[in-house]
Amino acid sequence: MSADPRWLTATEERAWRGLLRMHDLLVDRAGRSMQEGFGLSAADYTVLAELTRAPGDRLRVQELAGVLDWEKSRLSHHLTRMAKRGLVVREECADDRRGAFVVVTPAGREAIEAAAPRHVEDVRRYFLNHLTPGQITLLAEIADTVIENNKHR
Amino acid sequence: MSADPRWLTATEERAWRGLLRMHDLLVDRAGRSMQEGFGLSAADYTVLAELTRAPGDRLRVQELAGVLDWEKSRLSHHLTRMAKRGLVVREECADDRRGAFVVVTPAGREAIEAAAPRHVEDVRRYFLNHLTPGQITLLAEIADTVIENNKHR
DNA sequence: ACGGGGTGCGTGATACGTCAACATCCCCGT
DNA sequence: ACGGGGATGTTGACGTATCACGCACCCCGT
Repeated sequence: MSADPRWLTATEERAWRGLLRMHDLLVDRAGRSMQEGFGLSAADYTVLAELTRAPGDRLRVQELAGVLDWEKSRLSHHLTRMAKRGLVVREECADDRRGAFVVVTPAGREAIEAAAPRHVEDVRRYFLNHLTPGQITLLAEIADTVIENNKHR
Repeated sequence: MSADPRWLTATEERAWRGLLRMHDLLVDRAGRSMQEGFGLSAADYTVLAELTRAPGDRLRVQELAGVLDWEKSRLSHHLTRMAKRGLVVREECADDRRGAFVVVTPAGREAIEAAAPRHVEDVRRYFLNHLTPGQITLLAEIADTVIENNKHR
C-alpha cells in the first residue's frame, strides 16, 4: 500500500466535476439546437466549419483529423456518413495516390451557412451571456494552459 | 434574411473552443488511465463513486440517474453492462414493485477503491497542477454559474 | 530495380448514447 | 372498486466512438 493520496479539496472537486457537467450540459443544449434546427450534429458542424475555412473548401483527410484532433478512423467513419447525406464528397489526390481530399458540397456549404448564426446565438445564450468578460478571458487562458500542457505525449 | 449575428470575438471563441478541447483532452487522458490501469471507464467510475457514497452501497435507479444527470435508458443499458461484469447487481424494491435498486458488489467496491487514488492523481496531473488556486476557484464559479443557468428546461 | 518499413486511409467488431415504444405498477378521483 | 394518467424501468433500433487490422502506396537504402 502506498500513502494516502492528497484527496481533492471541495473547491478542486467543484472545479473538476463542474467542468465535466458544464461541458455535458452545453454540448447537449447546443447539439439539440443544431440537430433540431438544421439536421446537423455538433460533429457535423465542426467538420463543415473547418472545411469551409480552408482554401478551396477542401482538406486532406489527415490534415482535417489533425486540426480536429480526431482519430483518423473516427473521421473516416464520420465522413462516410456525411458523404451519404451529401454534405461532403471525397476526391482522389493526384500528388499522393494513397491520399484523399474531403470537399464540401454546395449542400454542405448551404447547411453550415444556414446554421452558423444560430450556433453563435446558442453559444451566447447558453454560455457566454452568463459570464462576465473577465470570466471569459480567464476561462480562455485556463483552457489554453491545460491544453498546452496536455497536447503532447 | 435576418440581420448578421454578432459573431464571436477572438477571446470568446478561444473560451468556447478551448472549453470543448480541454474537456476532450482531459476525458481522454483520464479515461485511458482508468481503463488501462483498472478496466474501468469514466462512466463506470462515476457510477461506482455515487453508489459507494450512498448508504448501503445502493440507490434506486432513478435516484442514480438524477445525481448523474443521465437519461434513464442510458443508465439502464450501462447497468446491464456493469452487471455483466460483476460490478453491480440489481435488486427488487419492496416498497414500489416497479422500482429497482442498484447495489455495488464486493468486486465493484474493490475496483473503485483500487482506482480512486489513481483517479485523484490523474485529475491533479492533467488538470489542477497546471492552474493556480485562483484559477481553480474561478473555474469552479464559472461552472456553477453556467450550470445553474442551464439546469432547468 | 527491388524490397522493407512507414504512411494514408478504410473497414468490421464492439462499446456506448439516444430515442421511441413498451410493460408494469402506483395513485387518486370518482 | 375501478379506471385512467403518470411514474419506474427495460428493450430494440440506430447513430456514433474506438480499436485492431488490412490494403494500397510512398520513400529510401542497397
